[in-house]
Amino acid sequence: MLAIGTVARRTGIKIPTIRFYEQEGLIEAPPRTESGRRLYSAHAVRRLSFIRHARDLGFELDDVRSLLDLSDQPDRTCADVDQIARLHLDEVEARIERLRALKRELTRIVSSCAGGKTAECRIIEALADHEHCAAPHPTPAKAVKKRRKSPKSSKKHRM
Amino acid sequence: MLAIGTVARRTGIKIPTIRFYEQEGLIEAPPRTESGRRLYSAHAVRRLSFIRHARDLGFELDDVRSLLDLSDQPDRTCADVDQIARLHLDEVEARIERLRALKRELTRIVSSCAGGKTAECRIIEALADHEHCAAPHPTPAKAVKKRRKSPKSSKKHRM
DNA sequence: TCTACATTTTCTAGTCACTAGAGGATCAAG
DNA sequence: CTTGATCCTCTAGTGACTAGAAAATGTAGA
Repeated sequence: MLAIGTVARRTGIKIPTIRFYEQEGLIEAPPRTESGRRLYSAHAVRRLSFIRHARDLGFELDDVRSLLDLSDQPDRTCADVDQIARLHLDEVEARIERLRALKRELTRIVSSCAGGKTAECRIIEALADHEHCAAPHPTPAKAVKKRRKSPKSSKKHRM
Repeated sequence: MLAIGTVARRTGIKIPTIRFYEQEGLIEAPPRTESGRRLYSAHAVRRLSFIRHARDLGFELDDVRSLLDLSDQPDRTCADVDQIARLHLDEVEARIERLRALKRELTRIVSSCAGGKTAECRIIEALADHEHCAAPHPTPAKAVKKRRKSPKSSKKHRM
């Protein structure tokens, strides 16, 4: 049985996040020592790794929940799992496509900079004027996802 | 001078979001009618369109703020603007790359399903075991960004 | 054994960029 | 004059964490 810090190191999930997952019911509340510290079994660690991996792959917590439920009932057909993954794959493909359109426009914008003053800066013009877009990029709802920013230090982002 | 609803329709930014931008200092507080309703000038509408477009392109509000500051001081060199856009382009390219790795792995996972029971489901196995990854996909910090979910109806997502 | 430091506990509140809803005032059209 | 659209302010909620406080506990070295 491992302490939470060890589990965190082993799974790459931060300590508060592990507690958060417990609170959200993604993992069971683990047994405790006499003094109240959490103790994790190898099984719990595997479950956490599963969650981590699924999250890395872009599954939302709700998706992860479904996946975990499915794997808890080993007589369900694999088709459900497959469907979740497949849906997700479609989303990923769509996202790649949108990002590529975005990249095209950004490239166009960046390369239009001639090193002058902002008064005649093409980037600002291009941003001010949606009409000039080469590619019809994402409509309101499907615009570019923003990253999370750490308060100090550098940005990290998941995509 | 236009009412907020008209501006919303014209820029594609929702009314509460316009007010939010005002509160965040991205746009000046507009003049009001006697009864307190906001009235926007053509200039304000252009500024909002600028914000909208930059947001669509994935710039964070802080980036947008810098861009706006820059465009407000027309004697600054264009280089600052270019740098922001260029940095952003780098991020977009990195994101595309990560998404492609992700797609490879998802494809592998999906295609491994043979229609059996979850007990022998490869998807779950694949998710449980990070080691089996074909491509070394994103490390903790740069995992896949999750989408925003509308409360009812379907997921929308910006990326 | 003492001390120092690391680790853990619970709790609350903050992040980003909005979005939703309540409850009320004001406006334009019929 | 009434109806319904639009607007106002305010608070609270979203997802998936992350940060910090204050206190208890564990462990390693002197």
